[in-house]
Amino acid sequence: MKVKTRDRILSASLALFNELGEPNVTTLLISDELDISPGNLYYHFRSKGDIVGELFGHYREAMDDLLAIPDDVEVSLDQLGFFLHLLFETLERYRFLYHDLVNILTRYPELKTPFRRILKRKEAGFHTLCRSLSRQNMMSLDDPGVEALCQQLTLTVCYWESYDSLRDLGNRNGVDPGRGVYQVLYLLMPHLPGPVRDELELIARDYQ
Amino acid sequence: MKVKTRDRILSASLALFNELGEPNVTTLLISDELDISPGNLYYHFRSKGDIVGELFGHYREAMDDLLAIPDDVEVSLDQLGFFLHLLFETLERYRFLYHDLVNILTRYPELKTPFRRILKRKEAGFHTLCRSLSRQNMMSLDDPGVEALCQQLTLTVCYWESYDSLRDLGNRNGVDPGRGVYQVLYLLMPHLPGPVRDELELIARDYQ
DNA sequence: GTCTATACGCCGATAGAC
DNA sequence: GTCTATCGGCGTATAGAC
Repeated sequence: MKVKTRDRILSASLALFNELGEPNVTTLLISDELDISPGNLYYHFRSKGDIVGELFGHYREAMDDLLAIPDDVEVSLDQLGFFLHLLFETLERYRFLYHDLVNILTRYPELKTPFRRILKRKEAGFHTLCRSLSRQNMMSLDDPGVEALCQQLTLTVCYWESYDSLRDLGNRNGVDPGRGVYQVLYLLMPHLPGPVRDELELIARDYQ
Repeated sequence: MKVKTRDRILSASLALFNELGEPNVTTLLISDELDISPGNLYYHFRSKGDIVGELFGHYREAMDDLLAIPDDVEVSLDQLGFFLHLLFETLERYRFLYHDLVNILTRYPELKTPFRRILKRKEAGFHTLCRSLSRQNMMSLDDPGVEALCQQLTLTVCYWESYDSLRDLGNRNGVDPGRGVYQVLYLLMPHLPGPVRDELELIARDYQ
């Protein structure tokens, strides 16, 4: 069965937003890309903001799914690496949001609050994971240390892709989410006891 | 003596860019803010891009000054804190650049290469500082560790303000660069030997 | 140096036929 | 559902008087 035009618009928009930046993508460019008329696009969406809003909704759902971490989870290092991999992959899929964040949030102010909420949820997720590691005696860190670490982890997952693509400017053929995972694992490493640290170092090597 | 109109345009533009985001600031808004005509603005600058370019030049100069770190420097922890403070202050002064980076770099592509060069210079600066600390036995870290740390430091100084203002959305009455310094010092802490670490913890407390 | 007035282009969005 | 045609608004930039 044929893919609905509405969905084609969404996926083409996402691709263009990520490639060129949302403010640089006109509704005409989207319809050209799909070989449909601009009028047709406005039959399926009332405004460009609706497209952005719907894509943002997908981002939000994906994040909510990923960050629904039970409080009593007993996470292994392998699972942690896998989790981070999924997290970076999802963030990369919607990277356009972070590329021009201030502009997007001022033009679509209704996204501000949900955006902030997702950020808080990321932080909370990392706190849960740190508590899990502590409970298993795989991490030792005082409260201010955990707080600083969780903020650092959140900052890094949010902006790693921006930083990494800025570093490479031009020679980008798709970003490797693995480098982000590697970077985050190195943030964790100093706080693990010796043997566990060696284990993590082996895992990190795979992601580099 | 009266301040030249040209300079008033530059400083008003900088303030507005930081407050509202560069793409949201029209040439009309800038001239309104200064109670001059839009035509007058275009007498002093050939285009809006020229204003952005000149402000970027100031940013570049400030960074180049800060990052001219001699290879054989023997940096103390106090000096390190002070350096970071200056660094964050400067980055905050030109924070609009990072708020909509992709948009700005696509509309003013001539900034791409210099921007990337400054990023590399930050990384190199942190490498120099890490070597200095190592030489003084105030830091012990293997090569991949230093590499990951320096990237982490660069990422953090560049994007801390964006992250921090996103976290607080709304309740912003000017950002406190101190929180950034605190965060970076906590990145360094785990890699310092015990006594030095305690000293750094005291310094960090002041910045929180 | 500074003003007023305006041209030009682009983009988001709508009207109405098919 | 899809098209063509077009409006209205806005932002950059220029022309030309003072």
